[in-house]
Amino acid sequence: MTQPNPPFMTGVPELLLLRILEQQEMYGYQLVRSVKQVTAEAISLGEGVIYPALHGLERNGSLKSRRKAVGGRTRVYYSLTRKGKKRLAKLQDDWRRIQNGISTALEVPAHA
Amino acid sequence: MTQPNPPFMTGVPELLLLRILEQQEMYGYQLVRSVKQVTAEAISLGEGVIYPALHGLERNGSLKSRRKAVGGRTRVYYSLTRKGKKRLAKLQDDWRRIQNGISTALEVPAHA
DNA sequence: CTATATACCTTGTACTTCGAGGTATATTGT
DNA sequence: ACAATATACCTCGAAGTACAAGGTATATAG
Repeated sequence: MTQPNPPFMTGVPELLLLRILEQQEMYGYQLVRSVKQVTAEAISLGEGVIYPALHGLERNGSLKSRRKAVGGRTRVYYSLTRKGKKRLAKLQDDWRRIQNGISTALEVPAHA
Repeated sequence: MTQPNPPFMTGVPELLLLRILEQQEMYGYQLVRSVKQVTAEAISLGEGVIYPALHGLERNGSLKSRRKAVGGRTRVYYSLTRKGKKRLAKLQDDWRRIQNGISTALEVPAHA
């Protein structure tokens, strides 16, 4: 077991999912691989993170889903709603603000 | 009340506090202002965040404190231990990894 | 002499990520 | 034919975490 509440991960699943689904419709199992890929292996989210996140996002109206049978198996494809686009924009702003703040704090050793 | 568990903030107080105290000893009330300053106003942490964080960091051996009377008032100054320096290094690594992953994910519109 | 700034602190709330475990069908290897 | 793996969905409990609000007390400023 990794430690719970790992640093800097709060909000990251939500941001990544919305960002990926903004570009194209995808299903859960596929998103597990896609997250790894688009972050250049830097971030990996398990199914225990992806599925609940997807459900929450759909519940609050950021995503909509449709079921699709593919070779005897059922996939649930998710895509962004208008609300999801707004949510993504806000999360990106939050991210950039915090990212800037921390960058500023980490540069300038000042004691050199 | 702001929403609980705000996005991207998990681990940020710990990182910021360790980073600032790495450069110089400070007391809690002073750190509230310092955090704002070193992040160029991008991030602001209240006393309800700072004090518990300081206590936790001291409890786990990352910080040491000494009390100092200043004009009839008592201040508790905190500074980094060897363990705190290691913890800071690890947090910085985590931060950079995630920051890189998200940057990669956010660039390339690809659908342009 | 009252209001504000300094300086410390605690409590409760409302989240969150994560691993582990569970079901079922299709595909691949032998 | 049969076993193992990959695909595809899901739930639950654990262990935190940041935050606002509220509380105490002393010094300084209006």
